[in-house]
Amino acid sequence: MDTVQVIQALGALAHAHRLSIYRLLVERGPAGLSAGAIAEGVGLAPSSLTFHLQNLQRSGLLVQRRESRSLIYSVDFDAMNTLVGYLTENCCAGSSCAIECKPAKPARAGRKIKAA
Amino acid sequence: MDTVQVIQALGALAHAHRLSIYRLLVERGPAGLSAGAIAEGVGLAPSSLTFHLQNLQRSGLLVQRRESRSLIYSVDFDAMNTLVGYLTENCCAGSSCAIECKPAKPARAGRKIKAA
DNA sequence: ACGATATTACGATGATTATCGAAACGTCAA
DNA sequence: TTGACGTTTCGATAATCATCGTAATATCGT
Repeated sequence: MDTVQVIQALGALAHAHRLSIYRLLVERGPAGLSAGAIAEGVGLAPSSLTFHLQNLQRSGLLVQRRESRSLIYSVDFDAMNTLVGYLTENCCAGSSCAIECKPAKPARAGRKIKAA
Repeated sequence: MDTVQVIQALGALAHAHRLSIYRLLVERGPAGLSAGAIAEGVGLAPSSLTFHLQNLQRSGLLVQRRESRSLIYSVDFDAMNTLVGYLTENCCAGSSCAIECKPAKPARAGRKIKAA
């Protein structure tokens, strides 16, 4: 997972509507939910919902399939696992998450940056 | 950690400059880095950097302290752990992360939402 | 107290995002 | 093949974000 995708996924979840859409779909599991049902669940106009679903889909967090007239959205759990993996590997270093993460590089002294 | 804070933290990291600022500081650990050093590291105008540092700080991911003339920024590892915790608890449900997460509620049938 | 250094606050500007209604597009049932 | 349903595309609009130059603030050494 490259940085661009990480940023896109983080950005997708960093919005109240999209986060609740995502959590709604997590609850539902692989079965997913139709666009209409999601719209009802979060109270958004259809076209606004599409906007957010596309964002989530572009980021790789959601997957779409057609089922007759409805388009069913469901979460791609691998994507979330990858995202969490990225965070624990690259953005944690100390305290409690250290068990699962390799410790951060110990900040080499010979760096062009001086502390003050 | 309430939803608002989660969204703020996710949004803070969902930007190329801020993510690299954060990762730079993770490397440095609790010692942190002065604003000037960060600016040099990521190649931003001072005032632009302040903008991003404030965003990261507001979100709780960063902590600021003064050291003589310099302001030193360092990551708050607890905040990241909390964030990762939220994601694993609320946004994972299937596959590999299931070990640490309680499995998702099995999508009760008696819901006002119909699948299609 | 003064000048130099480190950083932030302010104001302006362009870019991107979120929202929605209306129209278009697939899919199905009869 | 027409009509209804579910969803997306298209425009328009308001709001927020990112960037930077310049001015203000804080700290230090002398």
